Amino acid sequence: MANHEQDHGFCPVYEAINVLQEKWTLHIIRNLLDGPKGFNELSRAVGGCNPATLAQRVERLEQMGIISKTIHSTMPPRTSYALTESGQALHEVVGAIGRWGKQYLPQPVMG
Amino acid sequence: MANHEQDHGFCPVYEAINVLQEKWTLHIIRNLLDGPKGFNELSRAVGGCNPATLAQRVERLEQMGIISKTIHSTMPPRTSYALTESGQALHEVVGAIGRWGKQYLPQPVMG
DNA sequence: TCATATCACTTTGTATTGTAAAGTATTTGA
DNA sequence: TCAAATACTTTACAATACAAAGTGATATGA
Repeated sequence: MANHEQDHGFCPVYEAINVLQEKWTLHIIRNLLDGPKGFNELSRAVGGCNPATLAQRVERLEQMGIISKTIHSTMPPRTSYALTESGQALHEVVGAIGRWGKQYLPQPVMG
Repeated sequence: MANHEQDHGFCPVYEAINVLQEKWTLHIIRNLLDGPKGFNELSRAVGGCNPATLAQRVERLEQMGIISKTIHSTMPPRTSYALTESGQALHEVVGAIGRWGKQYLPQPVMG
């Protein structure tokens, strides 16, 4: 069985790519690396993701144990989204992406 | 200007995430890390991506200088897709994703 | 007091994207 | 001669993401 498990077996690399390739997911994680955020705060930080999509993403990421949602029982109640240990570990991935981007993406010329 | 350039400026991390989050892109790159492949060969390796989408992806990645397409003028003509230096450098990203997947994605229980 | 703004989303209808299935044109091997 | 493989393209449809507006609670400033 060579070549990255072409069969029906479980391949963690394949699965991980499937999780991270969903639109906005990496943006969300990247912004949460700076610290926990509320829904609108996260929305502004991510920039350009509409609330319906964002709500679906954070729900999926919560189910996967990558982020945790906390509703603070203050008045008014506030939500906050934070990375779990699994989510924090994605710092390595975001870091690698950042290094690649800085080296290989064309930097626009400044006026 | 704190917080990851919320403005209209160029952020290489943001741009890099946008490139890599397109569906199948990371799967394509990952499979080409094993060596150059033809269209159908790549299609089988990636698994599940339909030819229309695959054609569009490899075209975009070629435009971005991440992969290179060579048409061998043999009879019949054969195409081969290979990673450029920029594409090879994504080995770091794929590696980081793989390590994360192995550590944090649930391994299915074997029968 | 009352309009305005913020919070965290949800709803609706549309646009974009990805899909399966089939087709094109060529060539090789049985 | 006929099936299979090469590299895709075309078509029609389904899934996804979109903008825009709405919800209901609370808080803030004039």
